[in-house]
Amino acid sequence: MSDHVNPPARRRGPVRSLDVERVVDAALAVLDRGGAHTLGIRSVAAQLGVRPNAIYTYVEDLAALERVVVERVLSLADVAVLGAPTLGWRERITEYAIGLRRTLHAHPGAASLLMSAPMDGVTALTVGELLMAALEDAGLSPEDAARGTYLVIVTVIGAVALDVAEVPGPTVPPEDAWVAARHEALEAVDHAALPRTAAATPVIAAWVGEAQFRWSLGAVLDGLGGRARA
Amino acid sequence: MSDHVNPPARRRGPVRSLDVERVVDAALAVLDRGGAHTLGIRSVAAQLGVRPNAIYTYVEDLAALERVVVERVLSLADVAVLGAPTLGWRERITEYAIGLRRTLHAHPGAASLLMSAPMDGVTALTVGELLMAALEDAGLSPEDAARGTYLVIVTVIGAVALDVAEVPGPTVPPEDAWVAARHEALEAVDHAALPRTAAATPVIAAWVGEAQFRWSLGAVLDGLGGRARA
DNA sequence: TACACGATTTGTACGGCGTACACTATGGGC
DNA sequence: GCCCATAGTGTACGCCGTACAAATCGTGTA
Repeated sequence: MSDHVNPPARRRGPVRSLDVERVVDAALAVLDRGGAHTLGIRSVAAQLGVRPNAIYTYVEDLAALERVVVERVLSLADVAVLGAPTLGWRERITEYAIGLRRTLHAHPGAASLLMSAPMDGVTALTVGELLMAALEDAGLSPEDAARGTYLVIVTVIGAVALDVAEVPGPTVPPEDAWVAARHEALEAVDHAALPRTAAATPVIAAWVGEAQFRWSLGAVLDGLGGRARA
Repeated sequence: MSDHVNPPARRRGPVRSLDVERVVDAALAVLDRGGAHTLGIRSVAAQLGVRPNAIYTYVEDLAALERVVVERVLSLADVAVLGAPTLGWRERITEYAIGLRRTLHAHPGAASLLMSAPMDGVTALTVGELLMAALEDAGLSPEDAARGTYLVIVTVIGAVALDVAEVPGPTVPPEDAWVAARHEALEAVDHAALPRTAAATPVIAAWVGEAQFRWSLGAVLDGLGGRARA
């Protein structure tokens, strides 16, 4: 464990002009402005008005910076609702999942980073624990609750992955405009070869919408609820 | 449309020493040997024994190369089972999904490319059409079949995304070794703060296994089957 | 049959990247 | 009041994608 975790009181030498949090802030700003492929040591340094090498005081290398950014963006979603005692298990899971989806859609650059870094941070562990508790409340055995937890995470991450993969710029467009653009693009498909795709064009265009996500998650939770014992 | 699609008969000038397929082969070889971050114009040129600039004859730029690689790897899975008339809808979907998962696990570098490129190729469209047909066979309305198609894709892509994100090297380790390594890493969690996680360690370690994937897909298909009418 | 011209590959070069290394300046511990 | 660990900079190296001009090849046309 080096200094990258917690500055233990006061050190020797000059005072630090930054800290890890400000570096992560700058990285998120870069990501939100330019997209995933614009994040770099040099761009973050420029954002902070500092020479590139200064970044290495706070972060091991670029890969470590990406991991910290992923952890940060995961922590932006409201984890508390997952443990809210007044809500039923379905509401807790649904509200958290929707919130996480919105958070990741708000930072698509950081979201695509998420697909290339393992989710082993403290936030991910906490979320897993709370998801398991919710699914045990649903009546699942501990084993099935653990399996179901994975499935819920898969559903959120998979949906976000498909969504952000086709976002052209650094930000997600408004939902209606996005769906309209997809609708237009889908009108080019071969109606003879892909009749069902052609017929379902409005539904497929709306795959990236929140309603589709709610529908998907609802089907998943139905499938999981059917595994409840007693 | 430029020459990048199909060499129309014979052209002027020297004979081409390569074609797009060989470039994609080389790219896949690079990916399988070194992982996603080693794919580049220069690395595939070296793989082919050619100067980097020659690649640009067959591919617009690096991003285009990545798209073609993604399309190739998607086409490696057996799409035919999805339309097999002798199988029920559940078997068709399950067999295809398992096959696609295996294909992507066999090429984790290409799989992580998949997470950053839109799935709008002909293979993806065909798979969507066949998935919709299968779900209509299950008794879903066309609208629900379209929505369910998205969910099935989400399930496969999400599971693969979580899996390959934590693969350290360029290849996926054997499943039992992988699960064992995860089991060992999970023993470091705080049993007091994360009691359910600690108790379910064997199940969580096996999240990356094919059995967990079958279980997840089963729950999803149950949830979808519950939406059948009549 | 000879030549012109388009297609292909190469040589070279530019700007940008991550980051290693030597250096300067800062300020707490003895 | 000095020592020295530390923060930040200057500089440089080896990569990267790729633009551009030159060389080579071979078909279509004169």
